Amino acid sequence: MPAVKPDLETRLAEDHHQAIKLWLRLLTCTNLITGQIRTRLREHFQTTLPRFDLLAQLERHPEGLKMSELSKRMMVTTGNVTGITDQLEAEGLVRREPDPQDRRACTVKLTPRGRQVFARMAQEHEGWVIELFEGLSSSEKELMYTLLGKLKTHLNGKEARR
Amino acid sequence: MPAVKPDLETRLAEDHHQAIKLWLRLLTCTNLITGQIRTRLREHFQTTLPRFDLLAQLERHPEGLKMSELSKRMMVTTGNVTGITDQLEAEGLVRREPDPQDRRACTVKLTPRGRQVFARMAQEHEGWVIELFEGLSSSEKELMYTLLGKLKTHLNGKEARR
DNA sequence: GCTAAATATTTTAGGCTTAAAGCAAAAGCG
DNA sequence: CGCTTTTGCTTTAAGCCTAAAATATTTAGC
Repeated sequence: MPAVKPDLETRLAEDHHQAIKLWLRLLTCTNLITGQIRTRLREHFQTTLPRFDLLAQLERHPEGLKMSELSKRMMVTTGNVTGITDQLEAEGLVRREPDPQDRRACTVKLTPRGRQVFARMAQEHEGWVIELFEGLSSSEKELMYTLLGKLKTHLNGKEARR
Repeated sequence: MPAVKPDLETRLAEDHHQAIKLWLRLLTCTNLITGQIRTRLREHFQTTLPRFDLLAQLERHPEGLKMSELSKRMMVTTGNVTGITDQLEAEGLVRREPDPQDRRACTVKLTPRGRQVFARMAQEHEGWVIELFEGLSSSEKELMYTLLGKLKTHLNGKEARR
């Protein structure tokens, strides 16, 4: 029996299996969490995750954001942002303001009502997230945060290199 | 100045922030990875992630799966599974077989062609996942897998208790 | 200044996803 | 047995999402 080759092969095969297993578990956890949050947003506030996400971005940027900036931050296409913005604007939670420098662009801002509505949702939302991550201790969360940071850096590098 | 209260408050506030930050990063990583895989599946095989996922489930269960089992494993509604199965069946990759015990139910199986097509895709897919997780060492992947396992257990407990 | 390329957004077509309603068959129960 | 409830699947309506094409405007190069 060859002494080296089997080990190497086994190592590789395990590595493969390892990445796949990790990926499936990562996806499962994300799905479980988004599922919970989606359900609660619907039941408590009759809204959806993407709508909430858009409002959250604007809350963090009181000066407003361009559609393209929203698209980048939300990691969805600009076409998608158009649709969600249309709805939130119709509901009176955000407003498109024309850009004086560039007539193609517009800045999206929270309306006072939007800010108010979001504040109520955000508070509950934060509680949900804390609760959903209670399975991990503070140091475990910290550790996971670090590991994901490393992964994210790698993924972004890959993205950039395309 | 009170000595205890501020610390407690600070600790709490940090805990909150910590869970939220972790959640956002988890979501970002998942989105980056699914985005890559979705794009590559489309470009290389003119297919989509859910179609691939359904075939993968069947590959792991050569005896076939009920629609409801597929739904559970894929973490989507049964209505959704109906639509994806319709397409794959039309493409000749899977087949619905009537259940002799229960006339409401059916068992979905890979066709020989489906198995063949999936095998080709699965090999490349595995390479992509390995590549996307190369940012982490083997022990880091192991660690993350463990942490996610703990999180998953917590989340499933929460689910069950509803 | 004119034209070409780039940019910001919207529109379109098609697929995914959900929640909820519908339908048929099976299971439980009096 | 007959009735109700549950189960397995499909259908429907509405929203999310993408890729690609279209539109309008700005920027760059000549």
